[in-house]
Amino acid sequence: MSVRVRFAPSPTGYLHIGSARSALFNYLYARKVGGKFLLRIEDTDLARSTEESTRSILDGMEWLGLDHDEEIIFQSDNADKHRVTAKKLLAEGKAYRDFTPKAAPTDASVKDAIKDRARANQGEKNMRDNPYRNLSAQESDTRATAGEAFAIRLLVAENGNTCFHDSVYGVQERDYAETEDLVLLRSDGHPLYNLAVVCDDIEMQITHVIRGQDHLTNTHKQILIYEALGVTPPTFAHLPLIMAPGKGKLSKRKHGEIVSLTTYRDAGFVPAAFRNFLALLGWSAGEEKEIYSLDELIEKFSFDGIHRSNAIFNFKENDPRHWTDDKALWMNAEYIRTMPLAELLPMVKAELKAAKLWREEYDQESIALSADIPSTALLGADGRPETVALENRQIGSHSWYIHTVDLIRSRFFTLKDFSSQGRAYFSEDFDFDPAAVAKNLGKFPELREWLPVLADRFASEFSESSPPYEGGVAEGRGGSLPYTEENIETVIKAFTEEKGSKLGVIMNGARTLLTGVAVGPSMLSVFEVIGLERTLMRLRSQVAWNTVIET
RNA sequence: GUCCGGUUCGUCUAGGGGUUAGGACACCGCCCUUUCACGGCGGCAACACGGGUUCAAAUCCCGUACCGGAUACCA
Repeated sequence: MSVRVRFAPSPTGYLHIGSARSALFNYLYARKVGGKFLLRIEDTDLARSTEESTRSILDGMEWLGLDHDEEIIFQSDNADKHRVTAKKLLAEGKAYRDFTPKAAPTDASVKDAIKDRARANQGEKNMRDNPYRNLSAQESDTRATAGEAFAIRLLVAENGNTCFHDSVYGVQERDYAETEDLVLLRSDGHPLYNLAVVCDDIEMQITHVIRGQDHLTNTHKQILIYEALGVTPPTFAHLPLIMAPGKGKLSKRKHGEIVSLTTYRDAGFVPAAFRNFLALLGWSAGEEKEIYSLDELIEKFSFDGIHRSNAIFNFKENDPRHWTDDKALWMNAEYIRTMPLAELLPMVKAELKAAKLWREEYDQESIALSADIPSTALLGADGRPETVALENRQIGSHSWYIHTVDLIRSRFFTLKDFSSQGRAYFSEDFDFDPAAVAKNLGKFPELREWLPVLADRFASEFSESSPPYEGGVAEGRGGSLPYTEENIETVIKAFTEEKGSKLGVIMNGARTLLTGVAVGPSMLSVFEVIGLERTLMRLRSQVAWNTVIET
């Protein structure tokens, strides 16, 4: 029988990164063995389920590139079948009616109530002491016919145990005495989770159930249902949990957006990078290697590589530099600076569009490049993402945009950086980072006089500049030197010497005026990419200087 | 309480009787750019504790501690 796995989230909020990882592992396993990866929305909790969150889950999976097979199953559509199954078990004497009035819901901290009750029982509770357990079929029928409300509970045997081999946790045994006669059907006719899951998994012909370790005890209950139904249970593989720093639960309530997959999409993560990061949380191929393409993950995936211990998703609240797991951030930066340009370009385009920095002429250039680079060439021979060598791609002088993206990506952590840190490359309307201004301009007041002079020097030395931007003033082409890195270096060095200053001071001052920020690629490339005319304007501009805080 | 898991650098992890306990991130330093970064090199830093078994234990066994999960007419 071919493998069929499923991801079965309940649509009661956005896609949690823990769920996303479960989905990923299901996906990887299915793709590895050539099986089917199915999706089932467990929307039986009508009160909490929303269409919006179903949408969000679907979006999240699409973003991660986890395409599912076959039609999406909505569990609520199967409620009738679940009821039929419960009644069948009742008729067969494998379940019984419980006429105990439904307990008043303790809305205040349900978990604590359960805990308290369990503690009160001191572990001595007899799971078989339900008074209706041994009611005669006749009396049970009579009371039911009379209209008395009842729940249907599974009749769990007195002696014995449930046992299964978990692909991750090994042999799991549980004495029947530890398992109550679980409710299959609520007194209002609503099928409960364990019954619904088993029925659906049977109907969907699921062969492997891969889910969070928090379901380990549910598995024993579900096996009892499988046995009552006379169906062989699927193989189970439980995954370790993803915890918050301090080993606490990683919850929406306590940690907010950090646990939502969409946060990473919106924060400028490259899907492949986040997927890569997620795969390495609780799983390892046993190699000294961090970067894995999707194909490699599929190829290397195995249950043996999954841990039994929980992993901590490490982040520091209130620390912008470490707002999420450092490794995730690093991995994203790694992808941004090393992935094939042809794959990065569309993401940068989307980002620039969103920031209203996009220009149509950039597109012509992207297309020319994409055609030249097979998008399947994800990884180089050494297993690392391949960097595209622009020189070899016959990028003409018109490819300013692509050249610029390739240049500035080496210092970026997220796609957002292209429109924030990198804004000055694409627009005249950019801000100056106060820290950069203070460090590189504020400390060197002489630059206020010098940099415009440097601009004059440039104007008289250089001859040509043709970047695609608007608002440039066609002036000062008195010189004959082409505006290239080599020539810029010569001119600046001479200027620095003349002033008896240090190159670093001039360079960093210019960097701040030209880009608004303190970090970036080699300054010589920055001059070139910004172009002569914009360089002149920005070196002469007083805007940044006016933001220097006088001390 | 009971049941079930777990415990290797701060974090993700490799290793599963003999290793200088390896890698990655983070952090720190040096080098490279008469510049910030990127990059290169290096540093700091771990086998929870106690008993056993053994010539030899991070590794196997037992116990303790701590952490997590589960214990619903929730999913």
